[in-house]
Amino acid sequence: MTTSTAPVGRPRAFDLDLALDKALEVFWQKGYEGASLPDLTEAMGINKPSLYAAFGNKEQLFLKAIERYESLHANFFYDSLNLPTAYQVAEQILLGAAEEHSKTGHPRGCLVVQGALACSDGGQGVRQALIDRRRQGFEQLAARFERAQQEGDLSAEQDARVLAGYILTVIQGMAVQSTSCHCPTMIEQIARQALKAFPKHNE
Amino acid sequence: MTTSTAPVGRPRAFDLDLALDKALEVFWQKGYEGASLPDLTEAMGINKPSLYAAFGNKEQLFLKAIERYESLHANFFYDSLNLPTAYQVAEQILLGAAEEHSKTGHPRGCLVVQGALACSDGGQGVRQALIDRRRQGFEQLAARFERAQQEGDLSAEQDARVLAGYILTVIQGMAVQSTSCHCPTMIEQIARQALKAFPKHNE
DNA sequence: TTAAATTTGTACCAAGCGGTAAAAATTCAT
DNA sequence: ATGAATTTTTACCGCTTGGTACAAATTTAA
Repeated sequence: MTTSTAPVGRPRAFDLDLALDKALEVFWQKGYEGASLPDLTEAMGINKPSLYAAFGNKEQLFLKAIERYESLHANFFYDSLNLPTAYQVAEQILLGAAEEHSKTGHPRGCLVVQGALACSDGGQGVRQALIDRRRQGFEQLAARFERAQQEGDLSAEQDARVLAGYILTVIQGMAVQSTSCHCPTMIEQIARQALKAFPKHNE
Repeated sequence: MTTSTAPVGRPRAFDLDLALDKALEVFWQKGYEGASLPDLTEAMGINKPSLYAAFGNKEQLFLKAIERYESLHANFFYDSLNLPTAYQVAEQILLGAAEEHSKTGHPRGCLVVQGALACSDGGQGVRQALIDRRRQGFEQLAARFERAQQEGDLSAEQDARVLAGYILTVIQGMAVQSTSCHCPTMIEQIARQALKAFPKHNE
């Protein structure tokens, strides 16, 4: 009979998720290459060997930070895919992004955009990982709009992939804006303006 | 009588503008912090003391690269401001950006966006410089749309600053997209989609 | 021909980078 | 108590970073 018992050895003196949250914040603010190991360990309250034992290395830590970022701050996107109509999906993504960027208590902008947009040769791995994430979001949204066309709530005259690309372009542009624009109402107005280009039900 | 004569001393063995173009290309591809001094000197075909004598330091070189970038690759934006109507301005900016991103022979994306979007403490100077550039573009476009309202070709019901923010958000999003999306027709279709949200003449 | 001025190439600097070896500390199982 | 297992701490590694000192080379002016 296997019973879950406390593991042998000296117990870890810090909380894994809390440390990951702190690392996420540093990466979010400074990007993958801009965040140094001392930056990370200081924010996480641990020292380098603990970081490497717990997370592998800097790149793996970053990848785990991305996962945590998406589960904490990009759920408005994935949740929206379950809404009944394409227009509602687009609306929730645009307004959800605006709302997310208006929140305080965390760095500005979007980790998936600014984490490694342009970087040295050593950062191409994480840069590609972020590209893949953005691409994945695009494909999911495009598939959702294609489904809307099959279901009849989005006209077959529309190009589902262009609409998906348009929505993603806008929220990525909002991410760039929000790194410097400290006016949340402006961001929301921009989102509403962008929504005007999206076809209404059966349009 | 002052005659322009060749300066005394050993003459510079490279062309300033050509070297700056090469530096621009490296910064464009790798960003400010991702571009190392060896990256730059190798591309420029000079060695470090020559670079420092000619351009000051890495940061000043980057700032000069930005100026050159704007004069070479962002003229579609500034030229558009002279078009007769707000709608034409918006159209040329969106389609001009799409066309710019479809060009080959230079790195992808936009230097003013990806040059220093998130970086270490040492890069905050150039990060702020890029923020100022983007802000400047926004203010010019907003002023142009306000002028259009005074001239009567854009309805006073519209919010000129929101429209300007919307256009800039879209082209900055296109810049993010184009770092990874290699489909120029898609980018143009997205630009045309975005244009649908812009009010037509007197609307 | 010589002196002043400027650029070039080489060689170097201190500081920071990501990453790790090794021993001390702390826990559980026997 | 003792030993095995794990984490922590400290100290260090080789490499790269942005930047520079210095002397050799090349030019014009006197």
